[in-house]
Amino acid sequence: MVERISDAEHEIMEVLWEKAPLTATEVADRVADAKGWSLQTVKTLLSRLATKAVIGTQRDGRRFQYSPLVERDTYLAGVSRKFVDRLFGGKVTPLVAHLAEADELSDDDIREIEELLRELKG
Amino acid sequence: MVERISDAEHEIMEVLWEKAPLTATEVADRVADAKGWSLQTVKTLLSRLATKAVIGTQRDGRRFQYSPLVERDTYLAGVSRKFVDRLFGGKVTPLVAHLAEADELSDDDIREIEELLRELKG
DNA sequence: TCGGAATAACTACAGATGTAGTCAGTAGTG
DNA sequence: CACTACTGACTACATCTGTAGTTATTCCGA
Repeated sequence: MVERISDAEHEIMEVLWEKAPLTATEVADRVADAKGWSLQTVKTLLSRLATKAVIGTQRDGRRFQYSPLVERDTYLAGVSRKFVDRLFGGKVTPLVAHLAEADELSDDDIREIEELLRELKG
Repeated sequence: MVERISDAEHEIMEVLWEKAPLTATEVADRVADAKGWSLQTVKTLLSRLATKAVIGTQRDGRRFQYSPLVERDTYLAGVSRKFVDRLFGGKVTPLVAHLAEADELSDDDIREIEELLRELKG
């Protein structure tokens, strides 16, 4: 079971999933544009993630290198499951139905998904 | 924009979406099995939801009747959007792809979704 | 070698959340 | 009419979250 990751923490994880290991400063640089957090904030988030054992640290002289200990797919699987369980009774079909009805699905999306399903069966 | 609804609050909303209006005691009875919350807890959650204007109250003698002010579909739409945006870059196809790869989709699910998509195009 | 810059560790603090307890008023019952 | 039980209103409190500030140490450059 992967510990709960908050929104802000998730932002940090995305950075580390894209490239790792990184130092705190490097992570801060990479989220700076999007979120405008201070270096201190990023460090707090990193240390919270480390406490949760979602990322690992490796000493590199006076600083740390941070790397994910949980794969993005594993995390996504957990979160998606919770989401579908909570809101759609655990069934994916109602989710797709909902997205479709809410006009979240373009014609292109529909075609893409059909293609995907075809491959799944093949 | 619908105010953020917490997990516990959402549980209450599901009850009210299923049947409304209900008094606090009635809501408490209906969540009792699932969650085992005290009546006080349910009342707190109801009042927080009322403050957020997600549910409305109607006096009925010395007590209140509570009803949703936000439709389930509206709420689902908002939450689904946030979810897909945050985790799948706003694209539904990767979500479906992920669910499929993570074996969250049974053959029956796939057939159901294909059927659904056929209807959408029709 | 000395001082400034970088870095981790610790501390801070307000708002949200989960989970109630207490108080005061009111309505129905004997 | 007096009491008790139900009900809303207010209060409580630990934990999580977002967003830093402060401190102590250490390394590098002048």
